[in-house]
Amino acid sequence: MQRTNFGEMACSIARTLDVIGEPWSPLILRDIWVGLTRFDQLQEDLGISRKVLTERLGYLVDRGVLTRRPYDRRPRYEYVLTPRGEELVDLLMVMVAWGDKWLAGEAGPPVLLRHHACGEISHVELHCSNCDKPMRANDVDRLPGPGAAS
Amino acid sequence: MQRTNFGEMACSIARTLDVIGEPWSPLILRDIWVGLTRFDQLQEDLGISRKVLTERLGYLVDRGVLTRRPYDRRPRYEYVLTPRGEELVDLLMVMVAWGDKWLAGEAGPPVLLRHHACGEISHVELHCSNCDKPMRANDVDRLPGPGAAS
DNA sequence: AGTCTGAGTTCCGTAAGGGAACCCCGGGCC
DNA sequence: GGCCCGGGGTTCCCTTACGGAACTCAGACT
Repeated sequence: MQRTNFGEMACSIARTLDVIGEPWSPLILRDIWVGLTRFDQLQEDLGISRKVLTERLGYLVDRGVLTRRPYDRRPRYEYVLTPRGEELVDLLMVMVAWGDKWLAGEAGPPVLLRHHACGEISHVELHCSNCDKPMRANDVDRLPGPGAAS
Repeated sequence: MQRTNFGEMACSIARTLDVIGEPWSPLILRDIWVGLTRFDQLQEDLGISRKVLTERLGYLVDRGVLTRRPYDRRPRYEYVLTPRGEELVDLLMVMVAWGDKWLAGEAGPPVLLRHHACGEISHVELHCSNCDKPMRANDVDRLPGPGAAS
């Protein structure tokens, strides 16, 4: 198939999807986040095709979300999150919260997050960067910004 | 291609991706969120193939994220977010924040969000549902939950 | 020299996306 | 009654991306 290029759109959602919107990319980030940082670990844990894994890792490195760094004198490499990549984990934590709430069913969440600051099991909530109050889908207006399409 | 099924994995991220991980799905939600709710509006705004749009809408309705409701005595339908779907917009707002920060460049953000509660332009930040302090990638431990893989 | 291991690369078959053309149905208009 | 219109899809073909398995390559170990 040919795939439409989201990166050119005047929309931060589309642009973000251009970076991590392809199938597998968020799961690759998840694994690296939890400490599976090597090619074969990723391949085995995800069950992804090696070909696609190679492509995705290269792309994510290219976009500045991961770096590829040697961990041995042999040609051995591991992938680590850049600051950009760490901020993308925000997205993963929101997915965890949504999936836990709506898709976990009787069994309950497969993974729990414990917050260092309070030591409790919890989940993320969205707040306004300005006033700290909750900020959800219906709490905002959308206005054209400086980078709006001409 | 055949595509691996994420829905079966014991991971809320994978399950969430099973719902909105396909290309276009988040952009469809975005459009519906901003008020483009009809088939032809979506098709034109996104430039998506009608075939794929049909599939995606059907799937999203199926997963309980959208509902299809008539808006005329003629067979005319619009798509609206369910409560589940509205909570998925959280994800979109985090994408906006990340894309604005890392991909907007010189031009600045294409769209600004104004928070009703404070009236200011702002963006979302992630806080802990328990203690209200910030909660980011490195502020959490991951523990096995009740629904962990057997 | 032979083997092992991590990290890819190559190749083929299949299915998913793109795009354009086509269809269907109810309403309005003459 | 016959005709057109417009929204909301379907159908068809073409191209490309994924899945999976086999192959390669370089350095270290024995």
